[in-house]
Amino acid sequence: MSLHLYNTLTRRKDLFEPLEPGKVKMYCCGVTVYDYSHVGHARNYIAWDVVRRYLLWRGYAVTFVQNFTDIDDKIIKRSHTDHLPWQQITQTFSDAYLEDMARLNVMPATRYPKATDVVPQIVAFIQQLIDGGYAYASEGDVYYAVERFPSYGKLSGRKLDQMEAGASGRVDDEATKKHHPMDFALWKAAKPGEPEWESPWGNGRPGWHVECSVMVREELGKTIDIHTGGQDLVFPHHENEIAQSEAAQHQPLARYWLHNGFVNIGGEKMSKSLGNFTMIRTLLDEGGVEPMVLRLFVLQAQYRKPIDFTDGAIAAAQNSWHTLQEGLQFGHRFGNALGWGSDADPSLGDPAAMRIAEETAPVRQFITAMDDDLNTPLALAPLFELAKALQKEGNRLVHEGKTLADGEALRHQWQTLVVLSQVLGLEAAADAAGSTPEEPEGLTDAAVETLIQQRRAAKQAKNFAEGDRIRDTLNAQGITLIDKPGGVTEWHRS
RNA sequence: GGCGCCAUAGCCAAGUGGUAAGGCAGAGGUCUGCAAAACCUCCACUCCCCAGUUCGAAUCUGGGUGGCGCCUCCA
Repeated sequence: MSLHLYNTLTRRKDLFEPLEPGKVKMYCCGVTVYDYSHVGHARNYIAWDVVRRYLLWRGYAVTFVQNFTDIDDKIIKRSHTDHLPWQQITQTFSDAYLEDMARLNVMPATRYPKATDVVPQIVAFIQQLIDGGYAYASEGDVYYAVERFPSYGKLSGRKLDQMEAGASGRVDDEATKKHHPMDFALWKAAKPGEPEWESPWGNGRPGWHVECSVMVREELGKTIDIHTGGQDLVFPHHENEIAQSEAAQHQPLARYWLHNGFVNIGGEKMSKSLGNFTMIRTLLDEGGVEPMVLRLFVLQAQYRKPIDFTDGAIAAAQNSWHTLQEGLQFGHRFGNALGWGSDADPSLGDPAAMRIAEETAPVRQFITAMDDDLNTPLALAPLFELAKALQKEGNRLVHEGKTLADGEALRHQWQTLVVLSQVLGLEAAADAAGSTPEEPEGLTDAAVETLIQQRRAAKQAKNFAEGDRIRDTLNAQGITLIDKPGGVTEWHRS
């Protein structure tokens, strides 16, 4: 089995074969930068980051282009309400987006084109559509004539006449300018106080949809391999992109159309308009949720399925992450003790340099799962099995000072875990639970030893209340006592 | 009204014809004055309901019920 991806266009899982062997061109529909990103966005971009990472790991050279739509009604509106230039709005939220994604360990795109950087190309593209008979100017606007494109609706599985019925009741101030209710704006005439660019049809700005058609062509060419976005972009956004690009170019815009499911709140889609969203930075900063926890939360469902965002789900992901994290830190904590030699082999600390055997069961399970339309919940199973096994051996080393397992076998297990986790973008800081912290604030080691001696004396005198009091005192300082047989008490800082 | 998706343990979630992965939570045991840590073990005769196809169905077909999405800006 090799990689199969669910293609919205064909409504089935298709074998993935790039146009050019070994190379993949991906275009990921980016955000409209008028506000901070929420958890729904996080899921979207994590999903495509995983697709990209998996393709890279499987040996493809991936060019990953993601746009910023930096001109649009909402940006203009926010500029007016905030009394700030629209350029400042888009700059602020583009920067914020990149910050959020970096924290979530989403790889930066190869390039981030902006709509406003390609306005002349957009104008030329629209002219090309007009010349081809696919678009018409109307009172300073330009509209795409959907009836001229016979396969309009092929992506979303709709028919023009059916949609007409649904649209008939709607009031639309553009209606009088359109030939057909489903026609959509390629160019919008500027109103006073709005940003504007020159065009043959008068000053104005690009409509939504057309900027993506143009940026795809400018950055990647006429036909690309993979085009991605949320399920809410299937119609109208991607349908319209197809109509524009394929009318202009007479060849497919993209071979594989991938769409992810929503993040829900109480069963309902998280969205700006419903007001039920949690921003990524709020969750991370005020909610104290580690970025990897959010990532794991997202990956515990297949990307096309809806997921419910609840406190309980985040708490469960938190616990799951700690298990995985301990496994990931195993090599850093115990590698030297197991005689792995950190300097001799650079692959010890650098996942990119690690070479793991692909014939082992965990790796095979992982690949089989990922090949089946990125089945990350299934792919996580072998990771947890590796992590738990390492966690157990780590505990044996801590508590018994030795392990019965073979050092080299552990090393291979650990490297497998690290590499596969990295394919999912799950990474633990090497030093987070590393060497013993040096003399922390609070009690010194000597003070702890003294208290333990006092507790031992109290216990021998059967004064258990005093013994428990000392234990509780230490516990409050983050020190856990472990009573071993023979009256020995070990301790560690948590 | 049109198109489409989903329903598996307390929770999350794999499994698309051969007898229920994994995670979280939970239970019992060893040890222990207690506790914690550690280790060991257990945790869906059943997959929303009804009928059908089949030697065999969570998986296929038909009919219900419940939930959701898109058709308007949206990842």
